[in-house]
Amino acid sequence: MQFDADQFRSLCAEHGLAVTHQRQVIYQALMSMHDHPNPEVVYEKVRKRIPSISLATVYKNIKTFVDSGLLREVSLHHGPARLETNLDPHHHLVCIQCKTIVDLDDGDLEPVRLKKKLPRGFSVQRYSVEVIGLCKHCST
Amino acid sequence: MQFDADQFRSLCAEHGLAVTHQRQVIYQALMSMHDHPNPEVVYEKVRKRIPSISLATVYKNIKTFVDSGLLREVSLHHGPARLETNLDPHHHLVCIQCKTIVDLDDGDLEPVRLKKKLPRGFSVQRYSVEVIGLCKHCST
DNA sequence: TATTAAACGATAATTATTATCAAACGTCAA
DNA sequence: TTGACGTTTGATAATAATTATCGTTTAATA
Repeated sequence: MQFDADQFRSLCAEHGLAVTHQRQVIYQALMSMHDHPNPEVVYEKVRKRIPSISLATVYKNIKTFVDSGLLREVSLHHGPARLETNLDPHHHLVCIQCKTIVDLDDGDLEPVRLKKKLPRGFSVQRYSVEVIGLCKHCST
Repeated sequence: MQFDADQFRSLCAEHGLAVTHQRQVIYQALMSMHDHPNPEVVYEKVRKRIPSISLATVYKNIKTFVDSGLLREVSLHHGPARLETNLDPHHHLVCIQCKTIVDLDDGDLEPVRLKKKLPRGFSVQRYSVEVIGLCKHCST
């Protein structure tokens, strides 16, 4: 407890963030959840320890943590749906900045190969590879 | 023109969809856009040919096309953000049904290897592989 | 401990999407 | 062709997810 609090204190110091009770409880909630929660679920969990916390505070701190690199969003594609008519197996090149998506032919990369067994009972439908980076336009 | 209309007619017949002017214009707009548009952008494009079309019609037809397999959403992760605290390079196992995400260690799969050069000026930051399928729970 | 900037809580606003429902349209059999 | 019936459309309300606003409270630090 004391130890974790101190750890969090120095994490915040490193990133120039004020140490608040809400912030610490949100961070600890996130660290304890290994199932990639959405903000609403984090809110519900945090509310058990701080019933009066505001949903906006949870959103704001998540944003702060992501901006500071303490936390990541699983995908660049949350938000509005993105559509495609290319039904052949293929992959994507994605720009972190402008979110532009460019197709990459399936044949343009070596097939994905697993070294380990997947969890029991999971039936694979397809693999999707994203090459993530900055496009020409955004890197200048 | 006549040819495309006939093609669309049989596509609809195959999938049990009524052939409407709106539906055809939306489909042709989508087929002509190779930049993975969102529904709003499709709406703007379609409005040039049918200024009176409703945004809801665009959404409904996109849904219909996706359900019929004529169209795909680029990612399973549109909608609410999903968060993770695992900052080490890793990949994901994703269930198409319940959207559960499970981490896959970077070492659990062979490194992604490109056979072809990427478009000029794109600087790769990382690769993200998604193993997409049905989890144990959802496949029963 | 006083000052100042950062964060909080309440809530309004915005964005993305789905639901509702009456009117118009497409399908198909007579 | 026409008429009955189910589907689709358009207008708009409702919902979900997120961000903005702003007055109050709290943390940092001098």
